[in-house]
Amino acid sequence: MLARVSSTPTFKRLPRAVREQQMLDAAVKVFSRRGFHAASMDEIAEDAGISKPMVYAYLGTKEELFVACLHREGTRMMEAIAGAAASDLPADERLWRGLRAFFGFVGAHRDGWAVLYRQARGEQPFAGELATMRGRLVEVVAGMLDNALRAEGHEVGPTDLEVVAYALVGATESLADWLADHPEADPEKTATRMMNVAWLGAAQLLHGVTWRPPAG
Amino acid sequence: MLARVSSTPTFKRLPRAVREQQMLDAAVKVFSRRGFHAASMDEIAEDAGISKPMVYAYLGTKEELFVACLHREGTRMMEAIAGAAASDLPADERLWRGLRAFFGFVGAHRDGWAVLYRQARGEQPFAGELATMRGRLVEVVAGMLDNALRAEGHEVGPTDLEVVAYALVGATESLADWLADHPEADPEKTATRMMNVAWLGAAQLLHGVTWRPPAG
DNA sequence: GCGTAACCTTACGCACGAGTAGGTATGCTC
DNA sequence: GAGCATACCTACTCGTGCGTAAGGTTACGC
Repeated sequence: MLARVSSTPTFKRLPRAVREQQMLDAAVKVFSRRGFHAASMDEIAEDAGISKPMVYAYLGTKEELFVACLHREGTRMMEAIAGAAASDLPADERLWRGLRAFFGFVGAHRDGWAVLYRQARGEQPFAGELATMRGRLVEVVAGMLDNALRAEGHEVGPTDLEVVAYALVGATESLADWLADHPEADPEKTATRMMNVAWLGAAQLLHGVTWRPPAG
Repeated sequence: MLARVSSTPTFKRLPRAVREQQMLDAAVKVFSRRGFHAASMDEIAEDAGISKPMVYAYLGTKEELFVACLHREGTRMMEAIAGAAASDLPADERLWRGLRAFFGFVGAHRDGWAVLYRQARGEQPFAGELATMRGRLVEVVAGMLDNALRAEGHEVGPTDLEVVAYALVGATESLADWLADHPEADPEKTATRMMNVAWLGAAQLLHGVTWRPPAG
């Protein structure tokens, strides 16, 4: 009972590259909705409009598939940020543009990206993958701070620098979570709020000082 | 072939309350090491020096067991923080004491608590549980800020307040992760760094202003 | 027009681990 | 010292879902 009697087969035959993107789209969607473990390869395959063995043939095991998702989304995000924050600007300007790009990205990929990011934290195999990406971000932020500090004639130990950058990145991720959970919220406004916290600090805020985005 | 021939049984018989704590200890350890899914009930039972059905009899299913862990550890942490930050102090003093208590707690429970906290983020069933706890923290921080602001004669919308508090909590959790990953790091010093970020902000830091813990 | 390679399918094997059935020992109460 | 409740065990069932074997079908080069 193996053979089908050639009813209406004519499934669209598509080149590998196209199918792979469809699969990744489906995978991101299902992973983010269900979580890594609750997501089934069958559902991903079905959602991609393809059968399971194709997924295995093209993207490999479930773990490899997840890593592929992580890579694609991560790269997209990094490019969005890097493209926005050119390095020959003053630090506050760079930070602001980077934040705006980041929250814009998250806002545009709410269900997909943010939740997928949340997934990767807990699961042992992917924590490292994610840590690497986060590490790159931390490095960038730390470098930015270091530049600005030197320009002001100050010096800070590398660990201090790293930790501060880490905290800033953590706060930003946290607000991204918040944004993903509040569909009515505005990414731009969220970026502004983050800028207030990061750049002025609570003490400044307490004295009524408020940072505003530059016109344009 | 069901019966054992009564060789040297004499397993210590212990009251329920004691066993439950042993089981929770083991569960926290295994969950944090392996992650929720990779952890097996068999390993937890073995680590607790008991057999699996006992775990089911006392603490219920795997999910219920995990929630029980979450509750115990969460309660302990909340108590540690609440005990340290009395409410009739100036805001900066309260914040500092709270942070110190928090990082002290994380430092003392590195492998156990921090990683367990990381687990709960991703998994659908527990995200809510954790969100509630985090919500309580955010509320406290927001209330603190609000108080201080009113004292200075300023007013801020509730959403702004919530978001700032959220960012602060996120930054703190992020540094807790960092602390958990750096066994050589000092919790006290980490708390100080967090205080710098939260209270002074990057802008202040750039002008060489540094917050220091009060003597004593 | 025909082979061959890439595309795509159905239908299954199989391990792993949550949860349970059913039985044994031990201490407490009267 | 009989009865009863509680502590505790070994040894299973069984669903779930990853990953695969084996075979069908379409496009494309020559």
